[in-house]
Amino acid sequence: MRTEEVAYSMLKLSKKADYGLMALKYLAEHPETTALSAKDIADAYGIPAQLLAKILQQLTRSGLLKSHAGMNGGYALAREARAISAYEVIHSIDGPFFITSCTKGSKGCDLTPSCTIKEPLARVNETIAGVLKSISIQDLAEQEHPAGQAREASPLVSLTP
Amino acid sequence: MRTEEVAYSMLKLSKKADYGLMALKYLAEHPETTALSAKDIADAYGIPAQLLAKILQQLTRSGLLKSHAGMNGGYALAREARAISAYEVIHSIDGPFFITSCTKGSKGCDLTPSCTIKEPLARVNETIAGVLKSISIQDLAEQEHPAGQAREASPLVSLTP
DNA sequence: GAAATGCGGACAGAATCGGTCGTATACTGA
DNA sequence: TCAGTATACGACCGATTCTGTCCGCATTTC
Repeated sequence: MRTEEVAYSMLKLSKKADYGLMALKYLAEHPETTALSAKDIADAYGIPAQLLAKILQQLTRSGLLKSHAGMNGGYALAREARAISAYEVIHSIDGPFFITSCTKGSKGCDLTPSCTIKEPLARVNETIAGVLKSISIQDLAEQEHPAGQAREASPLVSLTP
Repeated sequence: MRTEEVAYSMLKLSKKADYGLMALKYLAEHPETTALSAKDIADAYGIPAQLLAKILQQLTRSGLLKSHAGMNGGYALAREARAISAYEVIHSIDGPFFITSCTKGSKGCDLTPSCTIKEPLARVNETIAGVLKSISIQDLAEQEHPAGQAREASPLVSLTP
């Protein structure tokens, strides 16, 4: 019963990517433990355990996590948190993203015969990817100040190729 | 009958936003005409005319276009192409976008109680918005080189708030 | 008045997303 | 050895969203 329909929002991360980032961050915040199960992490955030499990499995396939079955098993970061970028996580879960429907990646432009828009917008893509690559899981874990400013924590891109 | 299902891709513009950008670009490329109908533009690109019409109506409501009914009516840019940014177009069609499911915009975090991820990622948002604001319709219309480089055409962001 | 055009709501089909279930597999520890 | 815990993975379903169409109405020109 919304009067205004607030906003669908474009360029939005999927919930799965959100969950994945949250889970990685959680792992980064608990380096003392050898492994945390999917259920542990899911309970910590109140997100569906089975869904998170699938996400963590995907991240394991991508080499961002190491998994270990059996009792006291679970997941652990495959590398140190500083060496895992938000880009890798998102890319692993949501696949390669490009801001236009068709980029010149695989097969040129299937539909829309004149993709004139896309070439200039491809640079936007590079920018977004650059920013996401510059943010590490460690950055996410550090910025824990509830309402703080925490500027200058994440090294941002310098867009001069 | 795809064997691989290439990639859903996240952070993707909707087709409507694509169409809108293409239409604005087309209008920018034909400044001599007083107005172009939705059907004219749709035919030029081979996109559904009625769908494009609704998109152009939305852009008109947002003040990016001027419309004129009746014979020889149609749409024209409300401002010069240099003064209309890709951001405005996308924002008008797809609504405000934010990279995370819940930003601290309207009501904080409905679901996921601990939105720890989001604050650092909000800066990514600003970056994306900045890039899109720095690209004008004029930029899109100029970069017509079929396979050219055209570097340095679009002024990119300097991320130092 | 007729034709062309924009305006806007309703609606349908398709695709995608979020989430669940069931089963198989692997490891641990008693 | 065996039971319990945990990952691995495919199938499936409901809800939402996106794309696109249809219809009637308003506005302008000829």
